[in-house]
Amino acid sequence: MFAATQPRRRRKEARPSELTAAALALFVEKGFAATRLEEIAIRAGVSKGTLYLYFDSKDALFKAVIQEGIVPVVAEGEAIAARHDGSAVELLERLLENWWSRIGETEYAGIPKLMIAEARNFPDVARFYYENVIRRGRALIGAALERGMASGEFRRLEVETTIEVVIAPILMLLIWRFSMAPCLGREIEPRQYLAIHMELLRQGLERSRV
Amino acid sequence: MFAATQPRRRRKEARPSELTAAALALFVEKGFAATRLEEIAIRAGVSKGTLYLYFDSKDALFKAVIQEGIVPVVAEGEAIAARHDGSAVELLERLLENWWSRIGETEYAGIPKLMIAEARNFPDVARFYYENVIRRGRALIGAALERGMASGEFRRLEVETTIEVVIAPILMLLIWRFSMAPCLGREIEPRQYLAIHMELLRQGLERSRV
DNA sequence: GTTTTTAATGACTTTCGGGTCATTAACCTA
DNA sequence: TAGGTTAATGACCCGAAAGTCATTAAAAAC
Repeated sequence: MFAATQPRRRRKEARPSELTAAALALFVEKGFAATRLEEIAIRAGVSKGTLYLYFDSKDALFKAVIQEGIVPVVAEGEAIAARHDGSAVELLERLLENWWSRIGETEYAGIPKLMIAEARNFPDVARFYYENVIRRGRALIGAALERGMASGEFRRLEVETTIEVVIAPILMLLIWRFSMAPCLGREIEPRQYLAIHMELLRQGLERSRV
Repeated sequence: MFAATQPRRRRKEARPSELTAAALALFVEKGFAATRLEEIAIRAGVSKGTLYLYFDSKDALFKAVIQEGIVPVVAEGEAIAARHDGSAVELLERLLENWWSRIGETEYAGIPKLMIAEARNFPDVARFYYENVIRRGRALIGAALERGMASGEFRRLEVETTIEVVIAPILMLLIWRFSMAPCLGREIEPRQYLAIHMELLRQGLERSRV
């Protein structure tokens, strides 16, 4: 049996995103340094040479992966917050729901783990990601918290640090899924996890009834 | 000026732990694949050849780093839980305090980030770490939660998932410190972070006053 | 002080993978 | 359908880093 080599296809438009998608999957799984460019190329259905047609270097490919991963989901969250008129806890719920359906359930879900693992090898990319995603995401949560505190719905806590505590379980869910879970067969059930997180927050943030 | 080359020292006993300490620091900073063995050797004050006197391969060194990082801190937590006779929330506080002073403030603090980044390249080490640290840590938190629910101090929630939600911010604190923080100069203040986490938990877990 | 043992060294070998480029062939246009 | 353009290929180059080992010298033994 001879593996019939596929005829070449010229698909200039489709290649870059196919390559970054393949790269994202492999970087998340094995880490940047341990991923070979040829693996990425094969996964994207091209040769190594083709990869260099679209990206100058392995580093450039990494940067492209992160930049492409910055979908307008943050802007979407900002729009949700702007037109929201219910309670603060409802706003937090909506932001969480939106985040999950637009990030958690998509191919972008691996980016947080990748960014965390490689931040110190790509400090400029880390800063870019921080400025364009984390900072704006934090601001969204911060505004919701402050709204709740101002209206008397939430008790008063130091906001900046509370933001971190609120976001942490959301990130850990994705990190776990792309790191330990595949080694253990112990998936976390996301909907239940997020529901309990939200439930603890709802009551934990509530202004004490004295 | 000639750099006076230090005279050799024969220190058979001290070398292995000095080498694993150097390796841990560099693995956490740069990742396993991107760390050169010679860097580790230099940091430990020896030559590359000496490293191979004590470890068979780079992989073996990684395994040793993780295994050495499993200090008896879990057992300590188990002892604290066994002799605790106060409220469940006090138990959670004590466990958190012990964890922070015995892990969070020591050189071992980098291990969670390292393990998360490399789990899928070392699935057997990941399982070992899970069995010996994570599983026992989860069991500790789970027992505290169940004690609180049984006594009526906490409301009833699905325990297994609640454990994950409770642990997540504690892990994210360390992960952040060893990944994004060094790139941004945005350290999280640990004591305040842990205090707010505990405060949200205290009220979030409380049985509702109907 | 001399000999023996073995911890330590660093130059060397080898393998691996990032990056290059001359060649090939798919698609377009006239 | 012939000719031109350029997307795609994969053999090749080369530097870097894992791993080896003959040699050196620190400490121990006598």
